[in-house]
Amino acid sequence: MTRTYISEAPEQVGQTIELKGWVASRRDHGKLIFIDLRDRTGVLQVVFLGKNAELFQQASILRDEFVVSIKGLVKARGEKQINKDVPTGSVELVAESLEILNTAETPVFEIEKAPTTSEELRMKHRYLDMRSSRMQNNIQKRHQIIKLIRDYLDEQKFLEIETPFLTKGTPEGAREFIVPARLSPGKFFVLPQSPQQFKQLLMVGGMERYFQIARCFRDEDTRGDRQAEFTQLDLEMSFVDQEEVMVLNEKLLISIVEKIYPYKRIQQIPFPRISHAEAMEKYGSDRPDIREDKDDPNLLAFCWVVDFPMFEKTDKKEHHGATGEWTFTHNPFSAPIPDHIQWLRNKENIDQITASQYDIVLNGYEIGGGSIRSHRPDDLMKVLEIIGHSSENIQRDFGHILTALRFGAPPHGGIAWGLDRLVMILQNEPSIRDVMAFPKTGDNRDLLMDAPNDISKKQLDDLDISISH
RNA sequence: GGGCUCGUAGUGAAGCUGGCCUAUCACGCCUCCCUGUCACGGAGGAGAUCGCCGGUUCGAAUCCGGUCGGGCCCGCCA
Repeated sequence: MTRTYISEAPEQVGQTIELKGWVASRRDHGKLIFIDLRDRTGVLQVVFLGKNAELFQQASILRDEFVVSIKGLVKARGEKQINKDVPTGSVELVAESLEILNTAETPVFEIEKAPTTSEELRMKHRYLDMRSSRMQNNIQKRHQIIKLIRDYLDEQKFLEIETPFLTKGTPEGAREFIVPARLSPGKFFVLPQSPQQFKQLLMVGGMERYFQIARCFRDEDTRGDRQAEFTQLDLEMSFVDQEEVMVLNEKLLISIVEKIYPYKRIQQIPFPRISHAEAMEKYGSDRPDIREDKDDPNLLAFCWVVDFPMFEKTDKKEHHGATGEWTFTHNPFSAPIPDHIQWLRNKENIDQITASQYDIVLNGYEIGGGSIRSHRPDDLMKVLEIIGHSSENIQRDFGHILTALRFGAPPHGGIAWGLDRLVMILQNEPSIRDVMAFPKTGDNRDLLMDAPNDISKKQLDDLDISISH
């Protein structure tokens, strides 16, 4: 007999089926026992009647979170017994046999009360937290969103391509996680803070349209909307301009909302476009919250922020590994808008050069950012020179990409979404931790696995590493 | 690197201007009763030295210092 999912049970009235799942609650009436059985798809009431003494005796030892397999008859409930608060409330399973697949200790917190339980305990016992309808819903919706993204981009002729985790560090940007390279004693890999350079190399490699659900790593302090380890939807396209990238992403975002969140309302389509200057002036932020009603949980106010200045003055002695008076506002790979490319090439009007940079903002959160890249090596060189990189550093840190651009790099551009953040907002959750299966704490520790942890002397010796204190 | 906040039975909270705390409540847990409940109901019961260490005091859950753990924010996050 094949197992039936609980959500399918209401269509099986009159049939004998087998359900498997967890005991969510029991109501023992002496000669009648009700069990709420939970699986991934929902909850269903199971009835044990006293007339079958042996079965009834078995059922009486059931406790919350026991794992069971129950065969029984799906019965339509009588008029007075219908529970309209539960999706399966029009039926119940009259148990005919019970197998206890596993017992369970009393959970450290009540599963459906997980939302009011301290995050510390939820993280320590994430497998219990995950059984709650809240987390089930978050993780299932996250899956649906990613599935839709994959299908959509596949249809648009994108290839999903994996890029390395073990790679090379760059001096600019976030602090990086490093990984000792045992076979090259004293040398280190670095975990990518984004696949930026690889995706550009894929464009040089003629892949034309790439995407990846990419794990990224940044060894910075965390926030409610930032984790050291997080997921981007990273994509890059060849032979496109800014408009094409923005339109494609906008359509994809609209599609996600319409198909997965049909009850939510997008405030304005097409998404309004706000210049960086206007955003700062009107909203005092480069990620403006333009919602008409900030109390409406089903209102989604997307907007694009565009026309970022390419460079800004810096008073820092060192920035992104360079020492000039200018620094870039987003990343060195962005190109100016076509009208300003000549200024860059002549290194003139530096403060007026506008980057072909676009950020996508939702309800006051930056959920993505991208740009058209410099596909000619000389243009990238100019950017690196303006911010004050020494030619030695340029060769060391950017030599590989400069070389690649010399071999027929096509015009290209792309974007990266903060996927966790997007799911967080769509699910109305206060933290990205709530939409990640196994999040870490504010100081980047894993309470469930107890990581990071010490490693053995032998492991350190193999790596030729000594700990100084 | 800095600032703020929280830490009391298994869970969530109350108490915290020091003594009335022999620490309160709800949920959960255990035993018994109950044939229609659905977060069932009823009766009874167990379970906390108030995160940890130290100090002040006749007396500390309560005040002070430190420490550990969770969260929020600034810096940081190209």
